[in-house]
Amino acid sequence: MKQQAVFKALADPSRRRILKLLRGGSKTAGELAEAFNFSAASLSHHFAILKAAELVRTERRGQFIVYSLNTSVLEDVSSLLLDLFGREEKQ
Amino acid sequence: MKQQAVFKALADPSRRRILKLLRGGSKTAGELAEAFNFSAASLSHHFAILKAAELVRTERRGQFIVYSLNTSVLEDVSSLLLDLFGREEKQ
DNA sequence: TTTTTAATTAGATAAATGTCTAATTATCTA
DNA sequence: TAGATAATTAGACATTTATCTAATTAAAAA
Repeated sequence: MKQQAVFKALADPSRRRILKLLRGGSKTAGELAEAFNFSAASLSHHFAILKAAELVRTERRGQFIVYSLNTSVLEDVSSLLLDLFGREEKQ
Repeated sequence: MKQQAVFKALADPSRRRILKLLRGGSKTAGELAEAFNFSAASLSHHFAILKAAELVRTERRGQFIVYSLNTSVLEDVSSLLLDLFGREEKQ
């Protein structure tokens, strides 16, 4: 996991909102776009950042691209946080 | 807790490094500065951001200002993450 | 095959961020 | 009180980031 990519990705409120929207289940780029006033291009930009951080997975379904949460990263991020705040015993 | 402030604060690698340095115990601004090549002013800037996010506490001890980890935020951040990645049942 | 729809990529630009030096504030010491 | 040390704040500047429009890619439909 790319630590910096993950933290950068989470730093933007729009991207966190995208993640929240995906909690309810997979959604196409267009469905996600409905929740925002941005252009599709701007949303794509955010998608790319979330994907680079491996926070979301994508799957093409015909003309649609379906986004879904990569929940396995939750564990990774959790240990990142423990690494930041935990006692120093490890490392 | 200010969610945006916390995520912004964690987005910078230098600030994460500061947090890591503080795991070993409280340190003065000067002691922390030794670990970086930045000017004291730049470090102060980072300290201010970490403080605004309540990730660190400060205490003046004479001419020194001592920084320490505010570990209670770990719990807050954890629930933020659950909020982002968890199932939608809550809210 | 041509046209339409979904989405991304490219390129430009304004706003935010990280760094610097200089000036200021706060405390200690002689 | 005056000078020295620790740290922060102010202001400037370069880099990064988020947004936009326009162009491109990919698949579906006519």
